[in-house]
Amino acid sequence: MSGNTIFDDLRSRSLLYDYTDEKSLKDLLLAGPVTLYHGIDPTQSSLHVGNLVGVLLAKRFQQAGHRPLLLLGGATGLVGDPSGRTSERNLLDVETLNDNIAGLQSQLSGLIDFDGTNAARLVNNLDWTRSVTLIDFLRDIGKHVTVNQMLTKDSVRIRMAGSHGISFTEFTYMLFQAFDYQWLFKNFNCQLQVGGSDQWGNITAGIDLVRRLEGQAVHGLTWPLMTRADGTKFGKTVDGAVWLDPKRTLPYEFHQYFINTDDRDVQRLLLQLTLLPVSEIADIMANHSHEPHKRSAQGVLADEVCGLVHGHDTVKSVKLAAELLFGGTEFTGEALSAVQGVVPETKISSSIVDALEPLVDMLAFSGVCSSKSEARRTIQAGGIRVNGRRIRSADESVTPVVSRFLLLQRGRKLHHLFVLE
RNA sequence: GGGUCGGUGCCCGAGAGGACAAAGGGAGCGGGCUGUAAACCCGCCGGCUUAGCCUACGGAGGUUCAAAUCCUCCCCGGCCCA
Repeated sequence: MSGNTIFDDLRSRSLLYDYTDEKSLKDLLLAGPVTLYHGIDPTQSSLHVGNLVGVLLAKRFQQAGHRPLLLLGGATGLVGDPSGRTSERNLLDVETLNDNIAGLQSQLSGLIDFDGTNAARLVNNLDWTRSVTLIDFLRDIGKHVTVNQMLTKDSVRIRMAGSHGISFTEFTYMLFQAFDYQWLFKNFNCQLQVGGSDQWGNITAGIDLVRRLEGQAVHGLTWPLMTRADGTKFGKTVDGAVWLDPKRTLPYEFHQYFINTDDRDVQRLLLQLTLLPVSEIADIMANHSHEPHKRSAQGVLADEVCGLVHGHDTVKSVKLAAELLFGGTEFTGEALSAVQGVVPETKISSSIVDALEPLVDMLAFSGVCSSKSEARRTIQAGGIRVNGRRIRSADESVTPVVSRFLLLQRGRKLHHLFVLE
């Protein structure tokens, strides 16, 4: 893929927001493999779907023949990036930070190619900032940046205007990131930094620093913030973020999150979160708009994203489970075993089942209902099904165990599987 | 520091001695319709050993047969004055 095509591909996917001079950036990408970097905030031990745009963008560049550096900001985590935030961050301790970095690292290795000719590479800015002394920093970096300039950045201005202010630590953050860029330029000839649109200020700070210190013009590119048509935050559910870690967000829930994508968002998400060619997405959308009720576009989106993250075998079992939970497939032991591992489950010995016999107990015990009172009410309202059979009375016992499985359903979307052993 | 108004369930907000687990709205949950949607309609919406009981109206005491409602002290917030 030529430099033109990657750039234009990003444009046709609405993945371009701000970028440095288009012509020279395109020329650079055409001239040969370019080393670029993308920083990821290590404030958590797992990526969430919001991080996916950036990681996939790095992958797109890699597939186009360029070399991505993924920066896990160890130093960032210790200092705190004020961008996109209205209040001061809590600082992480080193131990948490290292756990986080380890977790992120293993997830990234599943998504991006770390071998081959243009292998991606993980870097940690703690490695090169740790030994820099305050004097070094003030002389070598601070001297080249004016506070006047720093004050014009949105990330700072917004916090200056707010009631909580901004600490000197966070104020200084952009110099850290600028320093990263300069260091990566010097040591890896990194000439492009990519990030979400809230990173633009930090990116340009780095570009300026490289120009001053190295006399070289390097580049920056940002993508637009992810939004949702219904106004809620992308990647968030009422239960919190949608994580890539299957222990935090079950693959089934992950898949469902995308199945439930609003029609108004589905095309953009296909473009931005999958690696499908733009032309193919056009076909998918054409097909979708003929029969929107079948939501074929959502199906493709969910399969693709879930496949990238969890692998295609997982997608298969997740879809089997969804068929059972929504499709009215018969509740055979075989079908139920497909549900195992993709919805929340409790392993339980049959003696405990006997002890918990009344349905209300099981509902409360499993967390399907938050209290026994709520369980009773929900049963009353006809909201509970056991192995597919709607329960009308709280006194009903839960005898119909199919092979070793007992599936509780609340409403259409909440499930809990008891596995007897 | 003085004065004053206020603090009610997840949120907003009524209630001013018994009829109060506390109006109304929002959020949430369940059902119906639908596209595992939106909109709309219906029901639910503190807990439990559920025809009953327990816990709750900022906190601690008190008055009363009975207190979210009255009294005392304390804590917190708004506004006005210094």
